[in-house]
Amino acid sequence: MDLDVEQMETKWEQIWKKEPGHINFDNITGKRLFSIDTPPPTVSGSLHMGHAYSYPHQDIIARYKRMRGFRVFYPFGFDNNGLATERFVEKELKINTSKMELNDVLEACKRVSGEAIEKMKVFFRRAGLSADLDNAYTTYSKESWKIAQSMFLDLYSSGRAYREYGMTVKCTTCRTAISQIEMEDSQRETDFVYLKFQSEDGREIIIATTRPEMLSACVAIAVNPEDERIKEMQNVRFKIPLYGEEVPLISDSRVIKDKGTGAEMICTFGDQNDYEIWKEHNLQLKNIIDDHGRIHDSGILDGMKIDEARKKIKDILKEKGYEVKREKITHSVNTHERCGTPIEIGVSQQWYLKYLDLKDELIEQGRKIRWYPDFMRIRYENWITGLKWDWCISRQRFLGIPIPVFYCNSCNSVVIPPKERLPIDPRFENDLRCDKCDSTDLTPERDVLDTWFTSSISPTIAMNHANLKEHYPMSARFQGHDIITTWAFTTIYRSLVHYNHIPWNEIIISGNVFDSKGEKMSKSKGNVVYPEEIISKYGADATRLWAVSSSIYEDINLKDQELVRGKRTVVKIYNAIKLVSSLPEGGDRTIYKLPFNRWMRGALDKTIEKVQNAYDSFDISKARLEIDNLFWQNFCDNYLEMIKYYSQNGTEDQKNEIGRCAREFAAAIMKMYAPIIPFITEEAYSMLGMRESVHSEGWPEIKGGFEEDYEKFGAVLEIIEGIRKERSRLKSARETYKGFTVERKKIPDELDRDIIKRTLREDNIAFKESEFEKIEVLK
RNA sequence: GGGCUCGUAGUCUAGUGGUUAUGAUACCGCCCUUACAAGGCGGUGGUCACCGGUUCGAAUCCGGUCGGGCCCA
Repeated sequence: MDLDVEQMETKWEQIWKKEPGHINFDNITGKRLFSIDTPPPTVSGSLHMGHAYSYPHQDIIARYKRMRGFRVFYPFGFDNNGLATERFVEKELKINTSKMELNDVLEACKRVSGEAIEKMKVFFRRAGLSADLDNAYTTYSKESWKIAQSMFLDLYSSGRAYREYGMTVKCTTCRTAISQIEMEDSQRETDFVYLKFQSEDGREIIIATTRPEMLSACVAIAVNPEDERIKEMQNVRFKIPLYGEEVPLISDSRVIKDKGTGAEMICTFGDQNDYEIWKEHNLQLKNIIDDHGRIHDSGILDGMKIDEARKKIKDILKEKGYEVKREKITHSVNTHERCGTPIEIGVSQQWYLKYLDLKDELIEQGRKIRWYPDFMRIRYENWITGLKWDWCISRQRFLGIPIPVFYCNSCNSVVIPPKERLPIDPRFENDLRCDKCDSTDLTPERDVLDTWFTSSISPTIAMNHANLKEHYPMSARFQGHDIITTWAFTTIYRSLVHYNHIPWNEIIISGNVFDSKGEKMSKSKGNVVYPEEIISKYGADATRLWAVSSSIYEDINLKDQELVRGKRTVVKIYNAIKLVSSLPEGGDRTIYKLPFNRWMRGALDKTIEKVQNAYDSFDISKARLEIDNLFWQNFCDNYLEMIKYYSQNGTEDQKNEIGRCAREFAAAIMKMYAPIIPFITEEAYSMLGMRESVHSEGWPEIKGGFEEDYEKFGAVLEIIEGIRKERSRLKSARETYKGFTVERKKIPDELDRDIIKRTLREDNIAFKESEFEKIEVLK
């Protein structure tokens, strides 16, 4: 082996960077468009193996479609807008953005995320992505601002975007409201505290709660309607322990009969269940937790953080005899996916996008899109069915696209900037007039938009960026199954409300990457493997081969085994091509006289058809499998062994035919491999003396007409295989036996017999016509 | 708790009703064959998670159980 994979791959990376002709979108015109909606990776520090797994999938299809004659629009973006990036910058610079001047925060974010993006680009180039990285967009550019804000205004004027004082899910660590899509369930251990409530006339009811610190916000006690107690104590009012206020006993089917004592206290707002019951029964509003997670209006607990308050009140309740018992339970808590903090429910002014009225239409839209695999659509539909609240899109953070509105202090109306003023940052550009009362006394909106508000219009941003607006929708979206309910869903929704159209014709779903034991990679477990390390150890081509080693929608474990196999494939290609490139060039392109050339051409035709079907249905792992089989078994193990003798000792005609055919077959195999392993196939192409890049070549054609020869030659292969088997069974060197006898119903003709002998390098093979088919060794 | 999904040699993987279940990797044996020993040829290794059903026939279809994953409650 004298192939330095890293050197070979970086060589081509440099060349393609200088001459991106074959992937330069603008150079290719007048063809059918295939556009790919790619996930803009979040700029939040390092890359992970998921990037090395899923990005090659899109790239493979992009490269394949180019070869099939499409004008491929393969844009690339970076998501540097929003909470994840802001938190990344905070960590990186060890700063607290809430204590800084807004301008300084934004400057810091711009600088740090800019550097991170450059590093990410280096990786994606090294991985062989043929996306338009030089012309990448970011979700935080002024261009993206303008689009996002303009689309926000459209939603406002159509009534889809509205501002409401209502229930908000908030994260007290990130100090912002969040939406249903950012919540995550987490199993937590906590105390389940049983508390005694008494009525004026001495009646008692015991409730169980995990949140005793919410006691002062208790506005009712609830039991299930089937609970006997509701009949007995219909109009009884109970006193809240410690606080003494009286609350009614109500019934609601959301209360689970056999959980705790079957009675629970309803607070504004302990959890979402509380909120729903609170709302339905028109209970009183008591807000006791502020945006920073501190308690107020609760006497002794005032000023404390939630955890602290919970501990404190448990002690007091026990001391004063209100606590009946306490048990440790593990229950699931809704948390913020970014930081793990249990979410709090509150009421505040937020901006929302209305979508609960569109459930049916959204499911309908999903069915107009082809899903690969189709069952992933069901997850999308289940998510929609379970939606409970409209989408809260305002965030109380700094880094994000500002919500482009002002509020008039004189007449209280919402003031909208004219579209030509976009992009606008109300926090800095407060110079508008109220269009109702002409006042200039305006309060700017300080909230920014949820990251997903921008991510969900990635097709629009990408198309606008390349002036391809009129080609909407895009052809295909590639994304992971873990974000069907976020990215796919929000994109389909936005496309429906803005354009009344699907965002793409097809969506291709990929799996997640786990470590070699099948466990999720995480820093705390210490099992994180970085894609840069894998690529430098095995090469980009081998890494891409790993990425297609099983169905792309399945979760995949990172196993050396597959990477080793990939690297061997790369080296094997190099060696096979070395042999082919030593054969004579030229020769008549129409001649396929030698039986092994006719057979190999037939095998090739069959495989080309299978491979293009696989690529066409985005079954990339199947495509790889088919090419591998052809290359290793047919081409290397048999065809190349067969041509060795004749390419040295054959007639001039035979030598020319072999040289030409072997090059033709090798080139076709390289073309089929090229989308998956762009580096070694380009190297192979140049070794074969081709001037063009393999990536600017068309898809190999199916010649046809070799089916019969392909079948017929099977008899020859069978004999070769049989003798190899016998030879192996002998377990000894060639000197210990004289030769073989082959008995067949029909003896192969002279040339075929010669091919068998030459391929096996056995001079003494006797062929006998017989009704039994057998092969024996001559000792 | 619900929805979807996966479970095939030590490991990874193909296979959606029809011979003896695919290939890789690991292991063992033979072969330094002039592209490749990171190779070639051969071999050992599987109650196709488990239980039941449909069928002439099930890894494959249906029901249930167990276990993993994702999403949701």
